[in-house]
Amino acid sequence: MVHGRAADAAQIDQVRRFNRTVTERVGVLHDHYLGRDRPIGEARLLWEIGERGQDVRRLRERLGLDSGYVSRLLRSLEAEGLVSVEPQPRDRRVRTARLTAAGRAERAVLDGRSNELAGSLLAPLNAAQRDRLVAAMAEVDRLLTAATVTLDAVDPDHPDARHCLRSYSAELQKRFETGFDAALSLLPDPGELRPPHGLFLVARLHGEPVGCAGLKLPPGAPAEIKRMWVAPHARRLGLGRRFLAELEERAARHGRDVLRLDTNKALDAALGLYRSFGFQEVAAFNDEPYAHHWFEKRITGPLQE
Amino acid sequence: MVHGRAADAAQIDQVRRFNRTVTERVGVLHDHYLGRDRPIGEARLLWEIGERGQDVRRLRERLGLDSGYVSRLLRSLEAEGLVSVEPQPRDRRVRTARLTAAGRAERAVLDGRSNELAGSLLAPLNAAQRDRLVAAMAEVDRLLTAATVTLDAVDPDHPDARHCLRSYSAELQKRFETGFDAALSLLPDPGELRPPHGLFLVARLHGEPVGCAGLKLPPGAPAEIKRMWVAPHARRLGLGRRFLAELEERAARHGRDVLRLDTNKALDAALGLYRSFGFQEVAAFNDEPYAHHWFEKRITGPLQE
DNA sequence: CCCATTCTCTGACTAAAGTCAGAGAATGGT
DNA sequence: ACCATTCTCTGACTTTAGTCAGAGAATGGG
Repeated sequence: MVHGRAADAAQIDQVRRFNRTVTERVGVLHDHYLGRDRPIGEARLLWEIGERGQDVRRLRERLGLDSGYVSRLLRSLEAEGLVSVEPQPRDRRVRTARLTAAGRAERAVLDGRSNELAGSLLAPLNAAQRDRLVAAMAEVDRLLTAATVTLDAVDPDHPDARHCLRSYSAELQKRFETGFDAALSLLPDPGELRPPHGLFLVARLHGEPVGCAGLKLPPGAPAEIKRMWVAPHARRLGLGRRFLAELEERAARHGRDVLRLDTNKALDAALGLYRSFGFQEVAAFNDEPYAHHWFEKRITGPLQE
Repeated sequence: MVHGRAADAAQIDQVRRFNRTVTERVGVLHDHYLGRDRPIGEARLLWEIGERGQDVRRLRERLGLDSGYVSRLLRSLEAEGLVSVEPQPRDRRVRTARLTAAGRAERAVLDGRSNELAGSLLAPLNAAQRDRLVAAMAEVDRLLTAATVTLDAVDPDHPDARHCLRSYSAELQKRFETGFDAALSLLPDPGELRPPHGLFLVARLHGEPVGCAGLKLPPGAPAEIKRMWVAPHARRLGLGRRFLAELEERAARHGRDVLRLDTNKALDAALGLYRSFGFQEVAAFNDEPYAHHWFEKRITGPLQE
C-alpha cells in the first residue's frame, strides 16, 4: 500500500498515550454504565438488534461472534421476554430477531446510560474545553473510521462491485444536467476491468462496500481510471485520494508511466481532487459523450536497482 | 461544581460516536495484540509491575482487582518465572512484586506489540491524515485527563495538602529572584484555611495530589485566595481556571462579593490567568513582602429568589 | 427430484475472570 | 503483652465468554 510507510516514534508514542487514557477513562466507565445488571454480551446484542430488528447472521457478523454463542445469547434474551426470533419470510433458514416492548424499554435504559456516560466525560470541563474535546473527538472518530476502510481488488461481477456500480450510475443520473444513460457512455466492457487488462477495486467499511474504482490497462497504452465512486456517507475520509494513490501504484507496477481519466464538469469535488493529486488537464483523448475534462498524470515506474 | 452544567445533545451524540469507534477499533486491536498468548489479566499485571517493581496493594488498587485474584495471578506469573514477590523490609505484611530478567523480556515483547498496535492504527493513513489524527488524539488525551482531575476540600494538615504546600514553597524558592522564605511571607496560620474561616482545596489525578488552592474567609472582609499551585506535569489542563471558578463559587456561597489575591511578578502564567479570569489590578491591600501585584474581582452572590 | 450449501440451533466442552470467606503473619497503639 | 487492624494468601465457588462438532431445516441450481 502506498500509504503504509512506518509512522515515527513520537507519533507512536502519542497514539499509545491516547489508547491508555481512553481505554481507562472510556472503557471503565463504559462497563460501569452498560454492564450494570446484565452481561455486556447481552447488552451489546440488545443494542445491535435495534428498533427495527436484525437477521441473526448480520448480528453474528457485526459483533464478530460464534454462531452457537449468539444463538445462546438470543435464547437467554428470549427467556427474559426481551426479544422474539422468527424465520424471515423470504428465506426461512435465516431468522430475524426483534425487540419486544419490554426489550425496547430495556434498550432505552441502555441508551440513557450511554448518555450519562457521555455526559460524565464532559461534566468536569468548562464550555471552551468541551467544545475543543468534542471537536477533537470528531476528528479522531473520522480518521479512525478512514483507517478501517479496506481496499481490495475484486472481480467487477462481485456483488459488492455491482452494488457500487449501480450506485455510481444512479448518482450520475441525478447529478449530470443531461442525466446519464449507461448505454451511451463509453463503458469499459467487463473484461477490461479484470486481469490481465485491468482491475477493479472495492473499498469496504465494516464489510459494507462504500466505494469503487476501476483501472484499464490496455496493452501498450496509458493506464486509465474508470468509474471511481465513493458512497455519500463515506466521503471526507480521504478515500478518493487513497484510490488514486493505490491505482497509481498498481499502474506503475504494471509498467505504465502515464495515468489518465475523463470526467464530467458536474463532479466538482472530483475535479479538485484530480488537480490536487497532480493531474494536468489535457485535450480530449477519447470521445466519451459525458466527459467535459480530460486529465493526465506522469507517474514513476516501479523502482529499479 | 461551577462547570457541571449539562452538555448539549449534539455534544453527547458526538461523544457517543467517538466511544463507539474507539472501543471498536482500539479495544479490539488492543486485546488482539496484547492477549496473544497470555490472558490479558496477566499481561496488564506484568505491565503494571513495571521495571522497578510495585507493592501488591498498589497493583490491586491500580487495576481495581480483588486481592485474591491478584494473588492468584502473581502465583501464576511466579510459576512461569516472570515475577518474584518478596516482603517489603519496612513493613513485612506488604509484599513487593518485581520482574525477573525473563519478566523484563516478556514485558518488552508486550511493549513491542503496543507499538505495533499504535502503528497499525496509523498505517492506512497518509502523512497529512496521520498528523491530524495524532494531534487530535493529543487533544482528546489532554482534555480527558483534565476531566479526571477531582477537586476536594481537605484539611490543610492532610498529607496530600502538605505535599502540595511543600512543593509550592520549593517552587517559589526556585522561581523568585530573591528566593522564598516562608517565615518572611504573610502565611495564613493553619486555622485561616479551614472552616469556618477558610478552606483548602486539593486537586488529584488518579489519586495523586497535583495541585492546591486555599481560600481565606475573614469575617466581614473580602475572600482571599492563597497558595494556589499546580504540579508541573498537570499544567495546561485548565486546572488554574478550575480552581478559580470553584473558589469564586464557594466565596459567593459564603456571602462574599469581592475576591482578592496578591502575587509575585515571576509568576507570569498566573498573572495572565488572573487577568483573563476577570481580575482587575488594584493597589496593595496588604504588605506581603513577596507580592508585586494585587488583584480584585467583584463576584455575584448566591442567586436569590 | 437430488444434492451441495446455507443457516441456526443444541450439547458438551474450556479458559478467563472474578467473588467470597476465612486463615495466618505483621504491625501499631495502648 | 494484648488486641484491633492491615495485608496477603488459599480454597471453594460462580459467571462470563467463548469454542467446536454436528444435527436438522430450508434453499437453489442443475
